[in-house]
Amino acid sequence: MGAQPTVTDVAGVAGVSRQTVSNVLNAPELVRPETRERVQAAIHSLGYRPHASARRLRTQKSSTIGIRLDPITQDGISGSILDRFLHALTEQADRQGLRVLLFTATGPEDEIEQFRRLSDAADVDAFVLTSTFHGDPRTEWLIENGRSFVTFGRPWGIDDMTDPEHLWVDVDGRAGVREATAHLLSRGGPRIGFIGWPSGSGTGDDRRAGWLEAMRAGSGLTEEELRLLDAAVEDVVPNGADAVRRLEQRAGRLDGVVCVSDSLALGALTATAGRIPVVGYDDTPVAEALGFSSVAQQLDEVAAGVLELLTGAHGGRVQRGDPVTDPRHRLVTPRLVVRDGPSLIGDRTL
Amino acid sequence: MGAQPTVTDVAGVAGVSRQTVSNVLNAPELVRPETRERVQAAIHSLGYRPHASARRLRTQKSSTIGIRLDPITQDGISGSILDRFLHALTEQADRQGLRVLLFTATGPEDEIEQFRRLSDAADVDAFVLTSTFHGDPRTEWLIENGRSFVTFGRPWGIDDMTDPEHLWVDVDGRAGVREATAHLLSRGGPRIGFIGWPSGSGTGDDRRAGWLEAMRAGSGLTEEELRLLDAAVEDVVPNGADAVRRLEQRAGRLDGVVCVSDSLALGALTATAGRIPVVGYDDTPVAEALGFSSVAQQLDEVAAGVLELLTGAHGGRVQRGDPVTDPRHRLVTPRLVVRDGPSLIGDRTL
DNA sequence: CTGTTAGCGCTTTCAG
DNA sequence: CTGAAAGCGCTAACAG
Repeated sequence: MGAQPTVTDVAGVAGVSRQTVSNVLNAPELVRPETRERVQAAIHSLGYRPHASARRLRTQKSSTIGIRLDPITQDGISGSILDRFLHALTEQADRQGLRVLLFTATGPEDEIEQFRRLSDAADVDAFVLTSTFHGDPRTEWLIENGRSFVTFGRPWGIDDMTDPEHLWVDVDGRAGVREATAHLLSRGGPRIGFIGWPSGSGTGDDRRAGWLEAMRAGSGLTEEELRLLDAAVEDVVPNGADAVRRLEQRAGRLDGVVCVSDSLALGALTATAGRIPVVGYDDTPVAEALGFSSVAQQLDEVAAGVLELLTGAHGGRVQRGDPVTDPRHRLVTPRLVVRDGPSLIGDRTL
Repeated sequence: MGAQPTVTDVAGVAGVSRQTVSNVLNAPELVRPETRERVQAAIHSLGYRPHASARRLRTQKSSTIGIRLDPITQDGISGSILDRFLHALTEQADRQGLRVLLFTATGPEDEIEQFRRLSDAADVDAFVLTSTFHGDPRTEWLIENGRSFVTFGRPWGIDDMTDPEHLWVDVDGRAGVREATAHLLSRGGPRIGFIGWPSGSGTGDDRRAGWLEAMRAGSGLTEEELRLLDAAVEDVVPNGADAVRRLEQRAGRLDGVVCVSDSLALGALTATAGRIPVVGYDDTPVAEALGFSSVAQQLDEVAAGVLELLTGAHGGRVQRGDPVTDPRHRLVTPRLVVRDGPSLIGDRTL
C-alpha cells in the first residue's frame, strides 16, 4: 500500500518538471523521445498511476458511463441478455479507458432522478439505456437536458426514430426472425407458426414482421392461412405451450414454430416435445442447455456500437460525434444458432 | 445543462462562507439550525450537488467499490445469481452513498492486475469478490497489499477460514440442502438421492454434507445404502438426467432427488418427468418457470452483509471495522422455496 | 459556531 | 520541446 507516487515524484526521479510528465502521459508526441523514455522508466520503476479523481477534477470528465441495472430480471430467462450485454460493455469500455458505473432505480421517474444525481455530481459522462419503450420519458429528459447517452434499443415513437439527438444501437430482430423462419421453411413443410407478443411493442411487432416477410416469400400460403399461424401471448413460459396447442388446433398441422423469445420457445417445446422444430430468440443458456435453435443477438457488436456512438468514433473520450459525418445509430444483424433439436425433453425423455 | 453551481455559489446566496456550506453537508451538527436551513434552502434553489471527484480528491476516498463481472456466465442458468447479487449490492450500496464500479478480467492473475490498477488510481476503496476457490491467489494479494475487500463465499483453505484479515459472507449451503432433504423425507419415502459435484469443491462438499446429515437423521438407511444414493457429476444439464438414471439403477428405487444446482435439477427432471419430486439449488428463473422446488440464496442479506463488513457497521464510509468488536464474517441461511412439482414437463406434457 | 488559509494531484495556459 | 504559474471544487485545520 503506502502513499502512491505522484507526478512530482516521477518528475523528481526523471529529472524533469511536473508537466513534462503530464505531457508524456497525455501528449507523448510533444516530448523528445529521449526524455520520454526516461520519464517512462521513472513511471515504471515507481509504479506510478495517475490519480483518477484528480484528473477528473481537472479535466471535468469522469470517463465513466452509467448504466442502470434492471430492477427485476423480468423473466430471468431473457434477463441474462442484459447480463451479457453488461459484460461486453464493461470489457470494451475498459479497453478504451472508460469505467462502467452501476445504479438502480425503481422506475422511469426515479431513473431520471438518478441521471440528475449522477451527472450533477460529475460522476458519469454518459448513460447507456436499455429496454427503451414507446414515448420513453427518460430519453426525452436526457435530450432536453443535454446529457450524452446511447440507447440499446430503437426509439419506437415515430419522430424519435430520426431525432439526431438520439443515438441508438439495436438488433435487427426482423432480419433474425426472417432468417429463422426461412430456415424452418427450408427444413420442413410450409406451416411455420409464430408465437409472438401482443402487438404494440415495437420490438415484438418488428420480429413478427420478419416472420411474415419470410412466410410471404417462401411458404406459398395465403394471407388467410398465415393469420391462423400467428399467435400473440404474454411472455411467460406456460403461454408458449398453450399457444402451440391453439395454433395446432386452428391450423390443423404445424411444421415448425418460431418464437419471439426463449421463454415462449421453452413453453412451446414442452407441448411439442420434439415432434417439430422450435426456434427461440435470444439464445439464452436455456436454449443451449436444452438444445433448441435460437436467434442470437450479437451483444459484443452492440456494445461496440454503443461505445463508438458515445465516443464519436474517436475512442477514449466521451463526446458527441459530428452530426453530419458520424452515424447516429447502428443496426446489428443477429445470427441464427442452429441446434439439432431438443435433445433432452424431446428425444431422450419422451 | 449549464455550469453546475459550486460551494462558493451556495455560500454567496446563503450569505455564509464556503466551509459553512461544507459543514452543513458533512457535519450538520456543527452549524446553527438557523444558518443550516438558510444554506439548505440555497442548495435546494440552486440545485447544487457536490462534485464527486473534487470531494474524492480531497478526502482520498472514492466511496466506490469494485466488483468483477464474471467472464462467462458459466452455466448461465446459475449465472443469474451473480446478476441478482449485483443488483442487491448496487441497490444497497446506493443507499449508503457508495458507488459500484464494474470491471472484467480474463483470469485470477489479470484480476489482480485490475485490483492494482483500480486501487492505485484511487478509483475504488474496496473490492467485492465472488466465487472464491481453494487457495485463491486474489485474496492473498489483497491481504498482502492491505486492500479492503469482502468475499461472497468462504475461503475454503484451512487457515484462511479464520484469517481475521479475510472478511467474508456466505450462504449456509449445508443448512439449505439439509432442509431440502428433510422436506423430501417428510413428503415421501426414505430413498432421497443426491446429485452433487465431484468432491473437492468446498461449496459442493458442504452441500453434500447437508444431505448426509438429514439422511442420517431421518431416513433410517444404512451408510451402505446412502452411498448408493449419492452421485457426483460435473455441472451440466444432461448429467442430471444421467445421474438420476444411474441412481435409480443402483438403488432400485428413488423417492426424491436433491440436486446441488438447478442445472442438474433440470436434467434430473427431464429423466424423472414428474414421477418423483426434484429439488434444485439457487432458485433460478428456470426453477420458477418449470415449477420445481429450489433452495434460494438470500442475496439481499448477502449484499447487506457484504456492505456491513465493508463499512464496519458504521455505514457510509469504507473502513475496516475493529477486529475485536466487529464480526469478520457472516453466514446467511438460505430458504427452501417449495413448489408443487414440475407443472410443465411433468403434468402437462407427459 | 463562523471565516481564513491551504492544498489534495492533476492538466492547461503561456513564456522561455 | 521544457518550465513556471494557476486553479478545477472540495474539506480539514485552525483561528476568530
